[in-house]
Amino acid sequence: MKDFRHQNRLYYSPVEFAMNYIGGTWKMPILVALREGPVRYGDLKKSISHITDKMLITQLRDLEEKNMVTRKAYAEKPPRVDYALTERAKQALSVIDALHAYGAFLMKEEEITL
Amino acid sequence: MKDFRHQNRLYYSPVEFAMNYIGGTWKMPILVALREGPVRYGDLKKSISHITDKMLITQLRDLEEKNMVTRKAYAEKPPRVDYALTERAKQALSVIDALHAYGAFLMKEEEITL
DNA sequence: CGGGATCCATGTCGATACTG
DNA sequence: CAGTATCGACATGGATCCCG
Repeated sequence: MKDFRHQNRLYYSPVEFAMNYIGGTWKMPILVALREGPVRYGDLKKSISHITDKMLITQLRDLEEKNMVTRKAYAEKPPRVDYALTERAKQALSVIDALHAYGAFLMKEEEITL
Repeated sequence: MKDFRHQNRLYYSPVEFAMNYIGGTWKMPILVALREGPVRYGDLKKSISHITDKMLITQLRDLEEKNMVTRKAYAEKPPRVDYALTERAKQALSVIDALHAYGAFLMKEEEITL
């Protein structure tokens, strides 16, 4: 596999490229939380345990820039903002599910109980 | 999903747990390089572009400790050591393939040509 | 949501033991 | 010396966190 660059960053493989879109501690939890449809900021925060506002905002901005989520602001009396997955992000869900299943498999092997 | 800990580290999800076994810059490239069977250290180094000895050894040790690879040393004149995948690591290959495919899909969307 | 601290993954450079 | 496999000290940059 030849190297390539995108937006001035060097990648060694498609896997590394993919991880730029869904990797890191928070991107996958966010994408999963949006799986069933648009969710407002506050609910997103509640549904992802341990995430700080800083991280949630930072990652949402990053995902937006990468066209993985869309942000919609409604002109209502109490302002409302929600986030939704784009098509390309929806296609990541099966990959995330596979990772989740593999993680569960490893946990079983390591005899981790919840 | 409840949190859990393993060897004194805290995890928030099975995905995060899985990434501990196959994540980082080098683990997947290493696992893929071992896909067809045992490979010796030197060949591994040659087949993974840009990897340094330091990173290769560090990751191999880590993968060994996690029971993802086995190390076999032969008592020969020029020392020979080879590494092979364990069963649990072989089961990661399909996940890695899925990530690879998703990365390729994103690259196509971003119009990246090699 | 910013500033600043910090942690951790990664990288650089150099050195090791062994043997033909 | 050349080839193989490996390791340690240290630097650095990015990711993440705490605080206000």
